[in-house]
Order: sequence, then structure tokens, then C-alpha cells
Amino acid sequence: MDVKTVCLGMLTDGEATGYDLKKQFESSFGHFFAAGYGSIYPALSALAEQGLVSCEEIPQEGKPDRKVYAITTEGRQFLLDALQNTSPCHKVRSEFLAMMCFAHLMRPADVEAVLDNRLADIERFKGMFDEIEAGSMNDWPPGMKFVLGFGKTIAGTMERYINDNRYLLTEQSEEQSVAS
Amino acid sequence: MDVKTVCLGMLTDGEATGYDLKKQFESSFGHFFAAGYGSIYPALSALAEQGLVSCEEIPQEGKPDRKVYAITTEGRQFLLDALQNTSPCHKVRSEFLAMMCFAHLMRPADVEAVLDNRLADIERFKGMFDEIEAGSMNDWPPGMKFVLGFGKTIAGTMERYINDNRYLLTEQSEEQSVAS
DNA sequence: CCGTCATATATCGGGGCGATGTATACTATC
DNA sequence: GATAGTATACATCGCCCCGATATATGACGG
Repeated sequence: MDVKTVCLGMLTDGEATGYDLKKQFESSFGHFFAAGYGSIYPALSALAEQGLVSCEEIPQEGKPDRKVYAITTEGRQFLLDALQNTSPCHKVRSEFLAMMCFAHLMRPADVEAVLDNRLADIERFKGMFDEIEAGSMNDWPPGMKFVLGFGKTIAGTMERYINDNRYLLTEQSEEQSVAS
Repeated sequence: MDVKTVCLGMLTDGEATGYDLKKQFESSFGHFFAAGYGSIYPALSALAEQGLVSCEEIPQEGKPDRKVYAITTEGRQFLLDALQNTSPCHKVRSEFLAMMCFAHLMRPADVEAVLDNRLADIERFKGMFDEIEAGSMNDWPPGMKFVLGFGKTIAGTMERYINDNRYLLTEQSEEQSVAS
């Protein structure tokens, strides 16, 4: 389940350009599987080289050729094989949590700012989820609904946890400074 | 807040070898910020080159020298500066969720297996959290308690969400196969 | 006696991320 | 009407990181 495989999966919904896929990563996959041009374009090139996708180059005036990719029969088989790995990982890389481990070394005002920024980020995600739900969700595969609900639930929990427990990082800092 | 900075932060608790830091990554930081030898050793070398840590080489018979690292005054200042970035990121990279987006292309039995494996992983994390809590938590900085609580809360929410919503991926698949 | 774990180091290749660059055309804003 | 921004569309480069692997030895258990 690397970027290549996810691109392949996205192409089961129909042909697309690298630019199209980037938009899909941003709008619906971004919150749990990000990918930029630096990952997508090389991935599509490699998939084409392996014969897992076909590439139709449509010339454009003044602009670079539009490269429309479509999944091939071999690509479909490759994807089905990849989907048989029953131990996909789920990793978190949080500079936020790492930083909070060292909150006692930070200025209280900075700790507050970090927490507020995180809450703002979560709010942005919730807005994104609502936008997705406002669209046509009926023709979605069931997995998409599961994943969207997952994101919404975790976002809500994170928000609540931060609000309910930020006193651990802030009030306690003040107590320490009072005690010293 | 890259691996280098986190190592620097860990060294504020006292001197340590790369091996020691790896153990700390595994036991307490692993669930939100993983790092292997391939990240830690180069990070420590770079920190030493920059003068942010000192390195005492203790010869050992038959074994490679034990390199004990300690944070320097410049290192402490560098860390404090790094901790003033009030927009640390929090990223998820989930092959699990990516895979579930394509659940409709998977064999129902494989979907079940993936969900069960994820639940088992979460259970392992919860065991880890309990082990940490069983240790001496009193001398911990408040941030550690916040981060541990965060991990426990999210793990619980994930577990509940998967159990409550797996029917979206499984029953519905059966309905589809009945309908076809 | 053998396997495996713990201690302790280090490197290598592949992968991915963010930033940047190149072009053009349309659309706001002032 | 000029200027700035946004959208389309491609591509690459360097840095960082992750997993796997290699090396060496002593201890402990089956």
C-alpha cells in the first residue's frame, strides 16, 4: 500500500491525470494518506513502465502534454493481489505530541499557542469532512463512508481531549512557577 | 521537530547511548513518533558535529565502543529555540484506511481479517500504555501524562469505532453479493 | 549445545515530502 | 486597464527517513 498502489486504486474509478489524482489526495485522502507531486508523478511513471496503467498523451498548445492514465487488466490484478495483505499499517507521526512531551521546557504562552493551532487544524479538517458529506455521497463505496466516519470520530475525540486536558500543560506550569 | 530534535529532548533527561534512545522510542514515543537505528545514529552524529551534544567514547572489549551522548549548553539553547515553533504537524499515514477505501474490491474474509488485525494492534498499544502507567509515573513531566492520555483516548475511540461500524464493510458486502 | 535475546555499533537502498521551476489562461481586485 | 491571484498541467532535486541487514559477544534457557 504505497503511493503507487493507492494511485492504482483511485484509477479504478476512471482515468485521470496526475493533477487530478493530486486533487483527490488533497480533498478526500489527505487526512490519512498525503501525497504530493514529488510522489505522484514518479509513481505514475513507474506504473506505466510496469504496464499496470496505460498512458494517453494529449498534446496541448503552449502547455505540456496532458497525460491521461487508465488502469490496465494487469494493473487491476496487481491491485487485487496487493489488497490481500491483511496487515496494513496505521502510523502517526506527530511533532505535536513530541513537542508536548517537552512542554515543561516551553514558555506557557507558546504551549497555549500550540494547542490553539492544533484545535484550529482539527476545525479545518471538520470543515473538510462536512464539505465531502455535502457532496454526492450516495454513489460512494461503503469503505469511503467508513473512512470518513473514522476521520470525523477521531477529530472529535482529539478536540475534546485537548480541551478537557490542556490544564495539565498550562495550569500545572503556573503552579510549578508559583512553587519555585 | 525532526528525529534530531526529539533525541536532543530525550537527552535533557540525562546522558544516553543511541541504543538507549532506541529503547525509549520503542517504549514511550513509538506510538506517535517512531525512529529506528537508521535515523537515530545519523542524527546523533550530526548533533555531535554541530556541537549540540558531546560524545564520550567508552572502549569495550570485543564490542564496539560505547558512545555516551550528553546535551551541551548550545544544544539546550537550540532545543529551546526549536520548541518555539508553535505549528508542529500531526500526520497520519494509514495504509489501513487507504485499503478500507477499496474494501468493495476485496474478498469479505480479507476485510474481516484486516479489521481484526487492526483491533489486535490497538490492543497491543493499550497493553503498552498500561505497562507505562504501571511504572513510576510520578516523576514524569506533565506533558508525558497528557501525551499518554491522548494515546489511550484515541486508541479507545478507534477500537469502538471499528467495532460499531465494521458492518458497513462486511454486511453490506454480503448484501451486494446476494444482490448480484 | 544451540537458539535467541540483550548490548551496541553502523550503513545502504528505496521511498517519500516539500519546495521549486516552467507555461498559459482566466478571473478578480484595485 | 494593469496587477495579482488561481487553476491547469507537467517535472525534478535534495533531504530526510525507514526497514533491512551486517558485525560481535556474552548470557540464559531449553
